[in-house]
Amino acid sequence: MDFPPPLNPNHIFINSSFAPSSSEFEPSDYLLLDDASDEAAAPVAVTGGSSIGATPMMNTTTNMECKDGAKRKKTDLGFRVAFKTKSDLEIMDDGFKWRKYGKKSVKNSPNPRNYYKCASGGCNVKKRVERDREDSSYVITTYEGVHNHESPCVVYYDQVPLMVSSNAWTLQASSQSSSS
DNA sequence: CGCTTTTGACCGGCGC
DNA sequence: GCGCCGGTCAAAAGCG
Repeated sequence: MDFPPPLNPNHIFINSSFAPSSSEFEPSDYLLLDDASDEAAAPVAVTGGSSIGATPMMNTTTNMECKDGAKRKKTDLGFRVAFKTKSDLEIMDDGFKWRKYGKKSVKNSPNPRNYYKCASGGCNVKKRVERDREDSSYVITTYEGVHNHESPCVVYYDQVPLMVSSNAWTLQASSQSSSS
């Protein structure tokens, strides 16, 4: 299920101009995880992309708030980020190799939830992908943990001030990858 | 032949 | 104490 190279808009950030008419898209449509009720505010980014299909990540508003010292009850991965993306495809390759290890339908959503794990050895980052309960056209991707290795594909962004990925990973790496 | 995906079962935690 | 829900693991099948 890995994305073939020929088409890899994945690591290419999508310019604002690339963004759709954003007719129905609301940049302020943030999604909060129950994490917020815990200790850490889950950083959530909502991206819009009508039929970009590939990797509509990072092209709109990104709301990142996270506490470094946040501790979890059960999640020792330490970092959780959720993306709400409008896409018909739920497969969003972020440059890492993911292996699906489970699928489960949750009660809150009529759509099944997919569980992915980073395929790189030693990297125990997990990813959870599910479609929005209300709008099945939206996909909610939740990343959990921090990659302790470089992305298979080094990504270089332009001078864009705030990129979801770069920011997130960098932040994570510097904030709590002290273990490795 | 090796790797990844798929589906079901099992386990643990939480709530009532 | 029981039931429900979510999450993970494991074995088998399919595909490249």
